[in-house]
Amino acid sequence: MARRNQHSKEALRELALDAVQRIAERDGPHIVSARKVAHEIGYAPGMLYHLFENIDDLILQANARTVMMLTDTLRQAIQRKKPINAVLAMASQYLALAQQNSRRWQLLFEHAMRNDVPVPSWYQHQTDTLFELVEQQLALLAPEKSSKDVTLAARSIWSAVHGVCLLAVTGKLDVGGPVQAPKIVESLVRHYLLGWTLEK
Amino acid sequence: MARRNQHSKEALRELALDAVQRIAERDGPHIVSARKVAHEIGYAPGMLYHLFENIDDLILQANARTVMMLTDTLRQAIQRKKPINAVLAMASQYLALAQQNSRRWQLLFEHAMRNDVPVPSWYQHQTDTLFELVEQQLALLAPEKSSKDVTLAARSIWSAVHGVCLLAVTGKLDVGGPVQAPKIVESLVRHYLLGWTLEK
DNA sequence: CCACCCAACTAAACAGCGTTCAATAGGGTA
DNA sequence: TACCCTATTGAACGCTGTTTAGTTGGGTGG
Repeated sequence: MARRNQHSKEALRELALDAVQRIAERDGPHIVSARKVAHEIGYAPGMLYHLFENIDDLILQANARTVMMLTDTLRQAIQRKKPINAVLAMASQYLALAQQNSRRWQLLFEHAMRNDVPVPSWYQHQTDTLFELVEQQLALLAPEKSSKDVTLAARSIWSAVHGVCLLAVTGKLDVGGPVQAPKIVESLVRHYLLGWTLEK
Repeated sequence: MARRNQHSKEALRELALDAVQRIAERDGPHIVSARKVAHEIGYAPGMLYHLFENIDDLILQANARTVMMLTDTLRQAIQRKKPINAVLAMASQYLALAQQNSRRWQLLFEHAMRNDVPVPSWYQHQTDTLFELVEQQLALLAPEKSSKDVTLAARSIWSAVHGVCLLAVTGKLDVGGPVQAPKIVESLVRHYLLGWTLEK
């Protein structure tokens, strides 16, 4: 068989990205493979290589969707809140999303580049947006701080929250039960910001 | 060939674990495979399955060594310091080690269980020790806090520092150059502890 | 000293992986 | 109707983890 042309190139791409996320959620993130994805959408594995550079590219683009979903959610979490509460809401939303779709997040967190080329810039760019959302709130919270300080603080908070989400999603935080992850996030953000605003 | 008996079972195990770390450092963590490890020590791949349950077990035991090295280093970092400085020293030592042996740390951070059985308890136990080291210092720092509060704070700090190390080692923090990772760690610990000790 | 035994180890096989590419099939056009 | 051109396939290559039957050779009993 050839030239079915049932789907446009773009529709096919969407189909494949849907399949990646569906397989990850259904069978676990480490089950995702070019062959499984192709089978899931009823094509031969080779076809995928006309749509994506390689398996890293495929998974990365699927992960980009997850990041976009996160960005959208965080934007909504901010709405009309005071800076401290906005940052708290963003952090706890990050954790909530990661816990709700944990396998999708595992795909995001645990995917290590096989073709050891560095993370592409368009992806980096997308994650930078997340930093910026935090920076905006911090700038509102402490207008007297330099933009350098704000950048550093945003990166600190973000890395920290990311660390909690990672450990939570991969089950490495469950010593007192999985319930306390939200408490850790809140403790982290609240105390850091308290210390940060009181400084000097 | 069979029954060379050049090495005892225990010596062979050490040989294999050495090989894992050597290959990871030399060729990159994603190069490590049962076949490569076996070849590195001059045996057939099947032999490894008399020493280890599977490839996860092998890599996990190699990673356990990395964690032990970390634990030892952190213990030394504490010596005769005041609590705040002890925690700061531990955190920056964590980052320093991770950056120095980045590939070995990538093996630790990025290894996702293929046989999706949960992380074994002996491993969990070993990482718990790290939490305890932080808890001890926090208890000294704020004797009035409940042990519940101390546990929560230790977990917060540890997850946060872990998050920074992870992003630093995997190159996802390099927007203003890799130099600023230590600054982020210090900012994190210092401001969190300031906020935490001032609370209530 | 020899023969036997059993454990240590290997070689080969299986299934699955990412990736490439010659071959093909079938819709669109002349 | 016939041709073309491209979307798609199927098979191949070399890699992976893992299992297993089979072989080898050191240690021990006779």
